[in-house]
Order: sequence, then structure tokens, then C-alpha cells
Amino acid sequence: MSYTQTDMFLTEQQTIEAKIKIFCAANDIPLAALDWKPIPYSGEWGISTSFFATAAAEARAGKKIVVPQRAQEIAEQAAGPVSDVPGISRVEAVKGYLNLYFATSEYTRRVVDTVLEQKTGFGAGPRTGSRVMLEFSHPNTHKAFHVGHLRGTILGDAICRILEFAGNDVVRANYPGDMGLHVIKWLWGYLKFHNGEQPAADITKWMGEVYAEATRRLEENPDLEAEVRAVYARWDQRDPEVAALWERTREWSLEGFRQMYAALDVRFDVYYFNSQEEKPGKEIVEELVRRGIATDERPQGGAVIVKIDEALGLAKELFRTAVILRSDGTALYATEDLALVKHKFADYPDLEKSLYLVDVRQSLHFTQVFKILEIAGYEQAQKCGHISYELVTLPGNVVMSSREGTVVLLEDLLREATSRAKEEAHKKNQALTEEQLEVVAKAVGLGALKYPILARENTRLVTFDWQTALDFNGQAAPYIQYAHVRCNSILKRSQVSTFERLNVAFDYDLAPAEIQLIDMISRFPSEVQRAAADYKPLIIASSAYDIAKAFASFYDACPVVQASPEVREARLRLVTATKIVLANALQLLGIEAPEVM
RNA sequence: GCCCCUGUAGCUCAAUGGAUAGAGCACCUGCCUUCUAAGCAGUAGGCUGUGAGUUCGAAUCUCACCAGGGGCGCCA
Repeated sequence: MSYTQTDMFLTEQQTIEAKIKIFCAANDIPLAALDWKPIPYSGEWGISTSFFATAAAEARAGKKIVVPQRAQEIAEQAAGPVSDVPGISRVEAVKGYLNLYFATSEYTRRVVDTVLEQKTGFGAGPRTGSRVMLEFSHPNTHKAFHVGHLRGTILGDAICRILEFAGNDVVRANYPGDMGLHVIKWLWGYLKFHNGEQPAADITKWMGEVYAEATRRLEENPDLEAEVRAVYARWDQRDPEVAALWERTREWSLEGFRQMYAALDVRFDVYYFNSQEEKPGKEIVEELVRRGIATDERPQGGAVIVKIDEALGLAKELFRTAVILRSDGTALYATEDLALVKHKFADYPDLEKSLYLVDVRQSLHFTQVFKILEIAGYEQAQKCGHISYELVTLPGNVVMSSREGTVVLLEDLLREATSRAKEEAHKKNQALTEEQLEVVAKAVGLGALKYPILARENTRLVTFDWQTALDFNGQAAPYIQYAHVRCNSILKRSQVSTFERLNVAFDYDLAPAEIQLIDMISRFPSEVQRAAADYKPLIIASSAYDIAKAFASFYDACPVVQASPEVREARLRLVTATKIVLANALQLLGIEAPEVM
């Protein structure tokens, strides 16, 4: 099933396909499957299919033909029987392709009407009833939240929005790391240097500073490690003072995260915590050892491991060996992840997929976790998948690290982006009130931040630099938002509501810019499906930009308010449709569509 | 040694195995008395890392190289 803008012309496409089949059967041509695509050249719309596959099959069957020539021949012959399909204005056979052009006025009317009828639902797929969980963001408590974490958070949010819109039931899961060596270090640093202090405004930033100081002090004086180990020991015995401190400070971080997610307009349906998976994880490890799947090397001073390649009888090292419990019996992330997989399916037994959006460095880890459970006979493991994305680094290929202090903090970036946006907005439009400026600054600043992340292939490394991050020109969110604002502007100025009426004819000669714009709009629903199938917000980011670009050309070339009454009414409807699609696309990216800017 | 990702215009990046490989930035030329110029139109810029293969057709699939990055038993 290929999704093209022909979704709106499905009946025509099916009619044509049927006629081609009849023609081929009558002429003894073994027709290969037909693949329909938009005609790639602008100026007119239509769908197109080719006969290369059919011709190639004939050649393989022994017919002495030149494939491209034969494809063209079939296309020419097939053109006849399909020339009288209603809604199709013109048929042509060229270079082995059969191109079918839509009747302009009918096509335009149908596209625009569909958008105006479906409004915020335009582009949405039918509900599939399929429930999918996506785990993303997973920040560490007691640490800073920096631009490196932003990618996973923004990407995860957009993927959820797209999956939902495409027709799935989505469960948004978060999995903060609330216990581990980093937390113990933090607790030690707090007790020693900041005991009794409370976080101020930027909670997460402050938590990060305490952590960075603790690591720095430890590096300066390694003797202090003994004190850290002592804190760990107290934690292991659930020392009331340490446990209480952990709970209180953990809550500070979580409150900081809530504020940050609110600022980013990201939400979650369910939270899991690694501290809760520790015990069940150890139980799974015990079970695996009992069943002989895991090897307990602790008597020999080793850890508990699973030799996955060996268990699968593989000669090549592919899944390698996984360590699932430390030699001292404490839990690793792997221990807890084993339990988490099951925990999720226990909570949501009908999950069709359980996805983990985690950076690429953890690919092997996740394939190991899922594989181990599969070997253990846990069938749900096959529904698990890791979606990986590349890191955000600093210029010079420097990886952001809270430990090294090489980070760009999210708080700083958000502040900088919104203040820059506010400045810019004021410069561009002095008519804006202070209140409007605030709204615009938030929408534009945040959008400018999110878009570059979403408009890039997940597997591609992003190098962060302030100049690019705060560049509001060109292919960026503000360009798309601006197109939305201009739509709104025209509609406000027109002050009429008659364009809401359906069945207005587009009977005048459409300008090339109009044709291009309608073409882009019509493709949006299929782009949503593609984006959902591949977990790629990039497809929506591109689509939104393409629509905005087509509108910008239209805006320049086609007067609306001052056009003659029939043209004006039709164009007002087109502008309304454009505004709706732009808003829908931006919504999928988690970017606001302002009314003014 | 094994596995994964990346290599496309000067730079940053797009491109369902299809017809003519496209944008943005930067550079140059025009366009605000006209729906907001965060804009539009145009010029210029390419042996898609290299070499083979598969295919009617390859930036896209396969293999081998080259270059960069990442991962490989007790970090997360």
C-alpha cells in the first residue's frame, strides 16, 4: 500500500487500475504490481505509474525486447482505455510512464474541502486500536539537564504526537535514573558541603552544580572516595537519614523536571524509576541463573553474566556477553532493564510495541536485554525495539558531560532563545503589545530550538552552536510560523465568513504558485503515515517547510483581499486550508502556531 | 578483531529503487505607496568518498576498500 495524495482520489485510482488490468489481460501482458506516485513536475497535478517492471518480466520470460521501449509501448497502449475516467482531464504516456492529470478545478475543490471539513483532524489516520509505548527522555535525578538530553526529549515527544495522529494509542513513558553511583556522590557532596541548603529558582541547574562540585572535589582528593563508599553502604542498609535525604532531594529533581517539561510542552502518561526495578531485576537474575541461562561467576570473583552468542549457537560474536549483576551483588542498569521490560507489559498487557528511544551508544545494551528475555522464553520481548538517535556534541566533537562541566544547560538555552526571539519580534513588529510579545517570544524561541533537532535524521550527529540555535531565518520554525501568521493576517483583513461555504468552484486559471501550494497540502496525510511508520519527525518537519514555502510564493504572487469576488472567495478558502495544515503540522512537532508575530 | 552509524553544492542538510539530485546559509542581481520583507524572484555552485556488482533503472540495495564517529564482562 503506497500512500500518496491519491488517498483523496482513491476511487479514480482504483478505477484506472482495474481498466489497466483488463487491458493487459486482454492483450496477454503479465502486469506487474502498479506503484502510484505523484507526477514529479510542478505545474499540474496527477498520478503516475510505470511499466518497467512489467516489461522487464517479459524480457526475463524470453521475449526479445528493449525494456524502456517496451514500457513506453505498454504505457501508450494503456493510455487509451483509461482516458475517459471522470475527474481525469488528460492522459499521457512518456518515457515508460503513464501520467494521469486531474481536472484542476475538481482537484482543488476536493483538496480544499477536505481540509476545511476535517480541520484539526486533516492528515490524521484512522484509529488502528494499536497501543504503542514509547519510553523517552529518562533524565537522571541529581544531575543537570542539558542540551544533550533535549534531543531525546524533543524527538520522543514529536514521535508520540505523530504516532497518535497517525492512528495509534500511545503511552508516553519516562524512566528517570533516580538511584546509582551518581546519586550517592551527590548525597555525599550535599551532606559535606551544602547540608541544609534548599534549591532556588532553577532547581535542575542547582542540582547539577552540586553534582559537578562533588565530582570535582573527588578528583582533587581521591581519598574522599572512602566517604562516598560509606554513604553507599548506608544507603544499602536503608539508613533512615540517607533514605530520607534521598527521597527529599529526589523530589527536588523531579519537581525541576516537571517545570522543564512544562516549559517544553512535553508530557508523560507514566513514570518508571530504576530504583523500583532493582529488586525485581535481581529476582530475574536469580531465575536466569537457576535455569542455566546466566552464569554466576561470583564464586570465582566474577559477575553474573549471560553468554548470548553461545546460548544461540552463533559462531560470530554478535550479541556478545552481557553482565547482568555486579560481582558484589549490586544491580546494574541491565539488571533493572530486564525487570522494566516485564513491568511495562504487566501494566499494559495489550501493548503491541514497547519502544525505547535512547541514544545510539546503548544499542548493544538494548539488543542484549531483549535477546536475553527472548532466550528465557519471554515472548513479549519480541515486541520491544530500540530507536536510536545520535548525540548532540559541542564544536570540536566534545561530548556534553555533567561530570566534565562541558554542557549547555537547557535553562540557559531557553532563556537565551526566548529573549532573542522577543527582541527580534519587537524589531519586526512594533504594534505588538507586551503581552503579545511574551506569547510570540515563547512560541518562536521554543520553535527555533526544537525545529533543527526534528528536521535532522535521527542517526545524524548534531553539533551545537549558539549561532545556529538562535538563527531565526531560512528553513527554521519561525519561517513556518510566519506563514501561519500571514494566513491569519489575510483572513483577519478579509472580514468575511462566506468562504466557509463548501463547493465554491476554483474555475479561474490557477497561478503556478497556487497549484504548487495545493499539491503540498494534498500530500500531508501520506507524509504523516510515512513519518509514523519510520519514527521520523524529519518527514513532518520537511513537509511543514514545503507547505510554508509554497505559501510564501503564493502570498507574493497571488493577491487575495483585492482579487475579484470569485477569485477572492476561492483563495480565502485556500488560505484557510493552508492555515489549518500548517497548524496541524506544527502541532505534530510540538511547536506552537502563533496568530501574530 | 567483531558490530553499528556517517560520507551529496564552499558550509549545514534533504531526496519511497524511478523521469531533470533539491533546500537553507554564505556570495551576487532585482523587488516594500500594494494582504506583516522573519518575505519573494533570479544568477552561480555536483564524477552523490573510491572501485566493482545486482537491476530495465542506483545517492538509495550487495560486497570490498578509504575517511570520520560510536559500541564491544561488572558506566549509564
